[in-house]
Amino acid sequence: MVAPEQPFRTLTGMHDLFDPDTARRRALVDLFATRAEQAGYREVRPPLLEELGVFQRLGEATDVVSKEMYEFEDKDGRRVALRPELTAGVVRAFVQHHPPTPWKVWYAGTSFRRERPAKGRYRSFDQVGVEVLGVDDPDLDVEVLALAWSTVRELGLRDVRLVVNSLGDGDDRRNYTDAVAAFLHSRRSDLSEAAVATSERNPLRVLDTKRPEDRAVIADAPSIAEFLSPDSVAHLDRVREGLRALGVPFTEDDRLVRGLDYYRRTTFELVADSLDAAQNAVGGGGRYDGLAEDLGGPPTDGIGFALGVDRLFLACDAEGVFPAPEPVLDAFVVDTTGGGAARDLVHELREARLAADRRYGGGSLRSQMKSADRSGARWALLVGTDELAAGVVTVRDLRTGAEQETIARAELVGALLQRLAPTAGTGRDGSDGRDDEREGTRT
RNA sequence: GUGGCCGUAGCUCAGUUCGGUGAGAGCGCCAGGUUGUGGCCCUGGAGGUCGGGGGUUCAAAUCCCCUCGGUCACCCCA
Repeated sequence: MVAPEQPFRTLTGMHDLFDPDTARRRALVDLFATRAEQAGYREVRPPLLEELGVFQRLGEATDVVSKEMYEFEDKDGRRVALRPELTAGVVRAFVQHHPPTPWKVWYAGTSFRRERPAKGRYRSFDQVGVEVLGVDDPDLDVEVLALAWSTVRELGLRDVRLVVNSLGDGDDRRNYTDAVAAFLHSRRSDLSEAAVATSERNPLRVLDTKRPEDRAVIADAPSIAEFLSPDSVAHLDRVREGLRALGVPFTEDDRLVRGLDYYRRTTFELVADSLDAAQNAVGGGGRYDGLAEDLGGPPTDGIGFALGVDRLFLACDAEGVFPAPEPVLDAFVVDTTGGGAARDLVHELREARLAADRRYGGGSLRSQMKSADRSGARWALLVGTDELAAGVVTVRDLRTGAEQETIARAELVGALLQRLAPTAGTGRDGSDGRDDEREGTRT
């Protein structure tokens, strides 16, 4: 092995995450998981790697499929791809295992798209989301939208809007797409070159262009409302009614089409007005009633959404909400007698479920106290030659700077636990082991 | 994929215009001032392939070319 010419580093568009960010991310997933499980959803974790075909159902004409996937040939000669989103894999899992319906699942995980990175958009990104398969009832749409809305609200975000639309059922969508294509064709001389190109392979995508000159043309385009079947209209009406009943505010936008081909009927986005238009969609989702069938399963209704973690946090930063949780450390042991006392005491504290740390390599009392200060610990527990000889520990409260006290070594842990009792159970979290994948963004 | 801007210490950056005095500051880190006490203050110290490669030159962090990377915008996506 020859050393690299330059040190290794992360791939373009991929980032290492460290403490404040990782803690914040975990807090978000905990919050989301709690809400989802309270609503009857259970966690699902499809693999990061799937057969390429699973994702091609997102739409051959979409950039996600045509050029942004990390796809390659496995050593078996099989075409595989890193997932560019989670819905397709979840639906594939449904088709493969045919669990009883309704199947309500939530997830938190990483996906990959080989795009040029930009603010709030990276090649490796995290999303949290839910999917429900096997339910046609529009009241479920209401539940799902409400869950997305509540999550965003619980984060503390206020400058976020819920935007809703319906693309109609498969026939409605096809008819509408044809009408839009015809319209764009008739006005192609007024459209930008890029818009004309897009209109030829994916007409609906042109509807949410951000280019001003195209927007003017789009304003005259037919509305989906004119193409909805009576059933689709009834479905949408019931969704509206439900959202109003729940007090979930929303606006409607008949130009909201979303990027992937599988969407049917209800579609929605969460738009953060605190962010620039280029990255203001912090989440979105909708129905995908035909997807299970496309993946080889029985016709099954489906709906879901995903929230983009990176963008959600951009919005949180913009509004100054949902900061990373502070780490808690109860005690920092300072030992000037050689380290044995610190070694034993720290272990004993941890076994008693107290958060404890120490410094290695010795050092003067002063320097160890500095470490204790920086650690953010509530108490410094001092063991010097005097304490060691007397079988006691000096306890100093680093937050108040009040008088320090001497406690018998044998009674120390019990005394500290007692002191924490009034606030026990808050903020402390012994468990956990969210593992390999991180959590994350986007639909 | 296209374009703009940017890569100097762990971090934030000055120095680059008009090449030339020993590569700097703040923060952070380590140690000491205070030989048993953190935060404030003072002093000292460690730490740098000036992204990488090539070129021009007596001389390059500074000029030129290539390259890698970051960032932002567009495309696209969400």
